[in-house]
Amino acid sequence: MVTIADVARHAGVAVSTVSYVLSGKRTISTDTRERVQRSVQELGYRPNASARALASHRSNVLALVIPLRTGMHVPVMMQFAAAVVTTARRFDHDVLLVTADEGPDGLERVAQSSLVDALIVMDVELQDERVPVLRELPMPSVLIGYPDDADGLTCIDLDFVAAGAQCVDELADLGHRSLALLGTPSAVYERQTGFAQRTLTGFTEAAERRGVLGVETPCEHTFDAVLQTVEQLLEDHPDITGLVVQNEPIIGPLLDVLRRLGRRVPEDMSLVAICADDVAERQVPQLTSVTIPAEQIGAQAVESLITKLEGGEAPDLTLLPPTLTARGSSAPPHSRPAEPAADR
Amino acid sequence: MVTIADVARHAGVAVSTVSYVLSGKRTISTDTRERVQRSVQELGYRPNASARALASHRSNVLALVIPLRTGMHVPVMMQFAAAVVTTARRFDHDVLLVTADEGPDGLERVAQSSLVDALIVMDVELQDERVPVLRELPMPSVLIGYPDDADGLTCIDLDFVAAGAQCVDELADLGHRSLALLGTPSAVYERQTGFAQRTLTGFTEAAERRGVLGVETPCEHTFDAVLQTVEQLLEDHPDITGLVVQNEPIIGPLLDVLRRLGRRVPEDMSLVAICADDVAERQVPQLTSVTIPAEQIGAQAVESLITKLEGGEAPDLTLLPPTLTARGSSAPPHSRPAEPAADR
DNA sequence: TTGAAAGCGCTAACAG
DNA sequence: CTGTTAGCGCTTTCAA
Repeated sequence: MVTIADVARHAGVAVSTVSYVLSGKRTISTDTRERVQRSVQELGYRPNASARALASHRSNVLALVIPLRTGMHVPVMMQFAAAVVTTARRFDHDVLLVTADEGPDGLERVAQSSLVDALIVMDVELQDERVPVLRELPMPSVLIGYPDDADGLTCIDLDFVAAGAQCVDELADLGHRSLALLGTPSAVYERQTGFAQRTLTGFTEAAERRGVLGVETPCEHTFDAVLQTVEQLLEDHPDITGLVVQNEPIIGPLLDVLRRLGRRVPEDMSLVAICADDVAERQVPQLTSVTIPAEQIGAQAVESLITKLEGGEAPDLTLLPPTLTARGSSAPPHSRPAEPAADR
Repeated sequence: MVTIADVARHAGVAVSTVSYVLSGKRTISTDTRERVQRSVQELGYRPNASARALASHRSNVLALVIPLRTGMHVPVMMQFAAAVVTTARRFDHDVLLVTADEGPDGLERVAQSSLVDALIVMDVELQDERVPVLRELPMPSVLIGYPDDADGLTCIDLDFVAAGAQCVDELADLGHRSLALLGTPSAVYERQTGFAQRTLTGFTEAAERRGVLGVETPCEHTFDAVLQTVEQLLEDHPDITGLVVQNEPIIGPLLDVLRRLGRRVPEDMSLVAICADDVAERQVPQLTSVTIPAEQIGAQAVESLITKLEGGEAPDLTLLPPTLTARGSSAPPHSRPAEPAADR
């Protein structure tokens, strides 16, 4: 293994000089700098990460705490992770994968052993037991999602209240008077997951504001559950013509169920989803949707963290405004097919 | 920050004694051991990871190299990752997430800086440019998948040749004489990805062995592509009654397309998929499938790596035998509906 | 503009 | 069974 001493000897300079050439923390004459750089090249020198971390009190590693087991929106998680890793690399950092299964102890473990310099925590609940731990930790953190009490924390999230409202407005603007929110499985609400609760809030408030009916039901991930939920819904409220869906895995089954029940989309039933764009575009018909800007959130989380690591300030709460893209699944109620082969 | 010296002082012993109590690498009298453990507790001591790594030449971190961008089978990837992290934790290791985007340089970076002790590389191509790098790296690695030349490497994978053959056998046993393999997007074949190539080989050989027609076509992920591919297929080979699918994202659309074309599953068309069990079970009808044992592969990869880190030997190539589970999507050709409400 | 050297916190000989 | 101590490879003062 090539050490910094080897490089120093090869270049005929002091160890500290090599260090400073590499870090750029003090000015070096062009001559020596080039000599050192040549030696680094020739010897194939790579600084030892542990030694560097021990001396500098910086590991250049970020922890990403992610729910790997719970069958949460897997593709969205993956998009987050990809954005986090890519952005971290841009700032010369690596990412340590920590499962949410480890709970609060996991955070303490990686933080207090100085394995990482900072943490990104995903899938935050309204009353999250990790939040008090994060507050006490001697390093910065960013939450994706935000708890009821976000004091002293940096949180980033899509504005799900506004997203829920925007879906209602879109459908109400089209003339729909009776809407339903097909939500996440009930376990997610019981866990008091922020995004689910807040979407519901936005949906309900907007329905009231617009003077339209807004009913709400959770929905499990199996086909049978979707079938039963929708049948029950239409039996209880036969006049429903607009559906807001916040439950990625059931989107396929839902379209199937509507077809079986003889409800054409969008002629008989309009659909607005809250999901990743590529999921919306893959359906037939393509879905009008509010996108979940996973890339943007992930990148922003890393950027805030790096800012904090450098002693800067990051905003307490960043709520990204939702964007609705109208596609083929929403139309005025009881509309006629536009063309003969109407469902494509 | 509490250091090992603080603990030693508090317990009235030498630092080495504390170190040995923690590592268990030499026998300590019950008395001092308990005294040290009490001090560790009281002071809330956590060993510093960098210092430990620097002194012991072991970071206790594994690199997981994963394709985060390419729209590959995302849920399967996630299952792998979960199994890897969980198993690594059982052996007191952490996992560093490295994107395949970084290429061979990424491997060298994390390995030669001693950031990690070992590597797990997913999604290996037949001619993978990372393979020669892995061979030269001064640390163990395990590949998930295997290249053409796997000499001197440790590889773990599902036996996709056998999987392809097993699908053919299942359908041939049911009496089907004309089969098609609906494969991955053509880009995956062009990249010479091992699993796709080998499934094709197994499919083709088995079809020949059984004396049945076995045609093969790649398929992109959009609905239109599925529709067009299937229409073309049935036009070219109207007598096809059995489909083998190795392309998770198109499973939903495919069922949709068959319905539109008036082909009932399994009465008019039998389906056998190669995919995760939960995906197969979520469809209507549930799919007969060969499962991808992601958990098992991920756990096995970590175990092999730990064995090698401890100086042991791991088998060069572990090919897990495929398991086919018969569900509702396969039946003898031109079968009659079993019940009135037959498609559930 | 550069060099010398004192740590960073821990492990693992070596010594008893 | 336990203690002493020399590193591990780097960063960063302090001094020139």
